[in-house]
Amino acid sequence: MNHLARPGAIQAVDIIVYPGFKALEAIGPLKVFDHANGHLAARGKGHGYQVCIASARTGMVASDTIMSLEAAKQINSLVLPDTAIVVGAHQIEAALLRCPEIVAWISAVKGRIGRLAALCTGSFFLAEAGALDGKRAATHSEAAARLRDRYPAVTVDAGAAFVRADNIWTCAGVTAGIDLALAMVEDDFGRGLALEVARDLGVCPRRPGGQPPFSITLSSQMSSHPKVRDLQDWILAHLADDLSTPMLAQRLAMSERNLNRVFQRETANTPAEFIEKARFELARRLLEDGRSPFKLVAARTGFGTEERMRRVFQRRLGITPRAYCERLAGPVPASQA
DNA sequence: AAAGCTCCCCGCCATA
DNA sequence: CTTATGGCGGGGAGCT
Repeated sequence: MNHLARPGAIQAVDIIVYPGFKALEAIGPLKVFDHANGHLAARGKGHGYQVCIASARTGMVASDTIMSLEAAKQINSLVLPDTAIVVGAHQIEAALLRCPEIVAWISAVKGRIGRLAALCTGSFFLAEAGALDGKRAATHSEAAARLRDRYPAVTVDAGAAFVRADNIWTCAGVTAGIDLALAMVEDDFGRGLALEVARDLGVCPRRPGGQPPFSITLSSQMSSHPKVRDLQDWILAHLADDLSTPMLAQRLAMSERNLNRVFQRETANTPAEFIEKARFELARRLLEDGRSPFKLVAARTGFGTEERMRRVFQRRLGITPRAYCERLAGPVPASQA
């Protein structure tokens, strides 16, 4: 799910533009990464993101308003960034025709790139390149129907603010694009940094109601369906408890079979996936914030044992909890060694 | 370390 | 007819 292999390392991010791109969309994520770099520098950790404006050709690229951006980099399937973000445009179908190089590039790199994201109608580029086949995706609400009609293999979620499907991220609009970038920062450098950046920019990531502020990614996966939403809230408030599917089904007074179906339709997660993500995010946060012993973190998150927690970190991040702490917050105290 | 076990999930079909 | 739900059995991942 998370692509992340090297937390704390430099992340190369290419923001891909083309004539007529939406300036406002491009700038939001760009500033998110800027601010993240600022905070990291202040912490003495150097720059975290190396952001490039990229296009089919280098040089000035006109946006949808009076400003232009200079593409310093030409897209190139040999030198890949860790993350590529394709910006949207108003006349997206026309843009597709005008920029076959971008489609070809996505097509060539979609399986090899760490994170591939599209803002708003930028999702048409991903879809055209086949990167969204069989996957869920979000796009601008006015364009959702067109995306669905044009690419039947894509599961278009018209209600979602942003969607993560494996290494492919898509989002609905400008603010969702900022949330998407914040979620990337959260993945790479932790929730604390993401929230600092959100505060800088004066944006407030959506949160599950009533709960302490939770992961930005998780917030994007809250359903609007009342029963499912209640269940999600309840799960988040009871992570440390035993959360078996039969019990959850009983809470909603429906069969286990139906819970699976409804939950997935509403959240694009199986119940167990959602629970694991929630536990994982909470564990990350506890590990980042305090100096709780791993054993306590394992208990409070509901993983139960350090061993189980370790395996989840291994699977989702490719590193152990200890390595995660070390890379984010410096050495772990000897008491946990 | 390996084998068995448990739990989650899903395809398929029945039912309302 | 379509749509929502439930039951059954199997496959597979992860746990002990």
